[in-house]
Amino acid sequence: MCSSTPRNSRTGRPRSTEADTAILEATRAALVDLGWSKLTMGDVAGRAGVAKTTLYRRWANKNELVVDAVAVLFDELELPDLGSLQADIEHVVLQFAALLERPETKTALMAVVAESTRDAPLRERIRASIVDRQKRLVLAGRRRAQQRGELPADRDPVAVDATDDLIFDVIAGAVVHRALVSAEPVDGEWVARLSALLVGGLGAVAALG
Amino acid sequence: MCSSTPRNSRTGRPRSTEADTAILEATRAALVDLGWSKLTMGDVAGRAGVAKTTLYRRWANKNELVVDAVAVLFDELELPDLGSLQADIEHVVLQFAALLERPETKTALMAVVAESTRDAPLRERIRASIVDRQKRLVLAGRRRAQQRGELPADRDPVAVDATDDLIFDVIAGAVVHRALVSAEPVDGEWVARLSALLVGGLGAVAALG
DNA sequence: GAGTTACGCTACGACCTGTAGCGAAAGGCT
DNA sequence: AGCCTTTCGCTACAGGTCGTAGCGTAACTC
Repeated sequence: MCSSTPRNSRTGRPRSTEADTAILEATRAALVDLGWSKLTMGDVAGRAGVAKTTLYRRWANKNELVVDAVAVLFDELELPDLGSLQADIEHVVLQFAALLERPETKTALMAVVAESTRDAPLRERIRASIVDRQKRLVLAGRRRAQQRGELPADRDPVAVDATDDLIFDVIAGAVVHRALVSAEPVDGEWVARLSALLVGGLGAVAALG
Repeated sequence: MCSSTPRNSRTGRPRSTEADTAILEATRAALVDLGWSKLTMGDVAGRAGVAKTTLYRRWANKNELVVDAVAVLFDELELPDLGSLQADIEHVVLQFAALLERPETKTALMAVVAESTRDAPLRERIRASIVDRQKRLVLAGRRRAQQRGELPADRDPVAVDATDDLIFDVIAGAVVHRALVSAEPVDGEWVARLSALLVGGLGAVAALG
C-alpha cells in the first residue's frame, strides 16, 4: 500500500495505522477542497494531524499518495446480476459515472494518469490498484453473459482476451470522456445508448474471430 | 488565441508575432524534454529567448499556455474519403492514436483536462480549441456514410445529435484510455475490432429512435 | 534494560510563482 | 520630426512549496 518498504522487521516502533488512514482521509478531503493542483503535502499533514516528515516516510511524492487515497473508492464498484448483459452494463456504467462525479476522483484520476505518462512506477501502481480492479468487472460480466447464452462460448482465447481489453477501454474510456472532457451528464438515456451500441456491436466483433 | 485581451488598439508597439510562435514552440519542446509537471514558465521563456514577463502578458498561467501550444497539433487530423464508414473510422482512429503517441500531447492532454475540472474558463478553452475540432470529424463521417447509404437518413434530429455525441465520446475515449491508461498500442488489430464494434452497434443504437 | 524504529518538531536551501518598476524599443498620429 | 501609446527585456522581490537533515522523544521487541 505504501511506497517505501515497511521493512518487515519486527523490532522497533511500528508504524501507526491510524496515521495511515488519517493521511488518506485527509488527502481525499484536501482533494475535495483544493483540487489536485493546489493540494500540498504540508496541507495534508496538517489536516491529518501528522508531521510532514511522516508523509514522506510513507510516500515518495504527491502522485503516489493520491493514487492510494483514491484507489479505495474504486472498491465500491460491484456487478450484481440483473438478468441481462445490457442491464449489467448499464448498472456498472452508472456506478462508474457516479464515482467520477465525486470531486475527489474527478480532479485526481486524470491528473495521476497524466503524470504516469512519464513515471513507469506510478503507471504500474495505478494499474495494480485502480485499473485492474475495474477490469475484473468486464471479465465477470462476459462470463455471466456466456452462462446465460447471450454470448457464444470461448473459441480462440487470444481473441477473447483482445475483446475483453477492447470492451474495457471502450466502456471506461467513453464514460471518462463523457464526464470529464465533454463535461456532460452520464444519464440514463446516454447509458442506454452506450449499452445498446456495445451489445449490438459485440456480435460483429465476435465474427472477426 | 492568447489569454489576455490583445486590446485592438492600433496605437503603441504591436505584439511580436515571432515571440508568439517562439513561445508556443518552446512550450512544446519543454513538454517533450520535461513533461507537464516539471515544465516551468521560466524555462519556457528561456527556450523562447523571451522575458518571463512577456509570457504572463499573453497567458495567465501554465494551463492556458499549454492548451494553446498543443491545440495546433490537432489541426493535423483529417478525414479523407476511403470509400466505407469502417475504413474512414479506422483511418481517423489511427491518426488520433499517432497524435497521442507524441510526447507533447501524451503528457499535456490529460493534465489540462484534469485541471479543467476545477477551472471553467480553461474547460471552455479546451472545448473550443481541441474538442470541437475533433468532433467535426464525427459529424463529417456520419454525413458521408449517409450519402453512401451505409446509414439511414436523419429522422429525429435530437436523437442524431445524441448519437453523434455518443460516437465521439466512445471513439475518443476508447483511444485515449487504450493509449494512456491501459498503455497498450493502438495497432491495426485493435482498431479493426473497435471499428467493427462501432459499425455493428450503430444499427442497434439507431433502432432506439 | 538494550536495541531499533517511528514520531513530531524545527530549520533549511532550492526552486517556482506572479508581480512591480525601470529604461528602451517600436509602432501610430499630427 | 515630435508625441503618445504599448510592448519589450531586465532585475528584484515576497510568498509559497518541496524534500531533507537533525534532534529529542515515544513505542515496541528481545
